[in-house]
Amino acid sequence: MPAPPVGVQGAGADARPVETLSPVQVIVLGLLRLGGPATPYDLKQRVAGSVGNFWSVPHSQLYSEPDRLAERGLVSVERELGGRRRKSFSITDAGRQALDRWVASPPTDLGELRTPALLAVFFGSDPVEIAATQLPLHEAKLAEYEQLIAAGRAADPGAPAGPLLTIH
Amino acid sequence: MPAPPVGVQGAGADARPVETLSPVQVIVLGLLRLGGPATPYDLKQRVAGSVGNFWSVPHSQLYSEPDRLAERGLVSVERELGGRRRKSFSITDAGRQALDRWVASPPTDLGELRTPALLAVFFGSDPVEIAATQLPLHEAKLAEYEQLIAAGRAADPGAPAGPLLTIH
DNA sequence: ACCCGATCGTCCGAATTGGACGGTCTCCAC
DNA sequence: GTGGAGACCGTCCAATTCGGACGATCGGGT
Repeated sequence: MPAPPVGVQGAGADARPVETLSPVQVIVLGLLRLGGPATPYDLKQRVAGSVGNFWSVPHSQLYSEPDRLAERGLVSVERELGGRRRKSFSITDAGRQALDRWVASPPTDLGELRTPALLAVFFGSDPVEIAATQLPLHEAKLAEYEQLIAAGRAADPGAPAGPLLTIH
Repeated sequence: MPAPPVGVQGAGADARPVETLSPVQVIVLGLLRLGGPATPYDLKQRVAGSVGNFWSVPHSQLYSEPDRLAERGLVSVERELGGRRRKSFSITDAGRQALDRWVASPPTDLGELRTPALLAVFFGSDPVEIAATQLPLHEAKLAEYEQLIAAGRAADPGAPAGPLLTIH
């Protein structure tokens, strides 16, 4: 396809009314909905205990993104007056809708598998050896997962199944 | 700004003289070794046809990294005089050694699986539906892979198996 | 010779990263 | 109680990384 340099922006029918969500924003909204109001620090822990397993988020992002979402009205803020002056974020109805919309039609690309181990194999490491060193790590993860599943089941049989499904 | 704010906890005997390689650098070195000398543009194509499937590299990096590697003596440069004045890079013995060293003891962490689809399932999408839309994409990839395998086998039965192995 | 689309190289603004740093809080020894 | 010590928690910033705009060059068709 002879794609021209394409300098100019959309002369299209309309600008971009649809608020697209970045993956990190989806995570923030989703975690707020699943676990209720939270401070950035709380979010950090929630991420570590859930999506962090396959999608890490630098903690500084968990301090800046919620503010950005607040400007869009997708979350609301409440700030402590004294002490640490921390902010607590809650998802708004608008936020829930935006999240639902994203979930209803997520990006259709198939992501990446950024595993150093794969790189190593690709460039000549002994696959068996790599597998051997990777194995304990995966086993550790697996143990974690099983704990999560147990905990999840005990907690609430009627809860959304998504989080557990992603474990496989 | 007084002293270097370096964290330092290795009070250990030695600093870090070992040249560590970033993943991108590994890719550049590896591709140079596999396919011989190349210009950044060549590298771009090689990436697209191989590791790019699970580890994308923005093309601007393929223009800057080789230069950095050249400063370290891991690759050598030769520049066209006329015309596009393009640079052709070749891996040096030092580069080969550095690569071998990295391959011998790659980072031991287990990477990430940054798939938007997983996120969607996690936060409530219908897994079946997601699977349905993902399927054709994976099938397309699969077809590509099979072609690669066929091509690879035809080309050179004695060639390094790594690249094909990563396909699974 | 000139043009046109495809190929190729460089640059730069914007977004991400990860960590340093400093301010709070909790809890234990006294 | 009270004074730390060490764990929490929030903010800031330098350094990459990212991706795309933009120009320059090529090849081949007329």
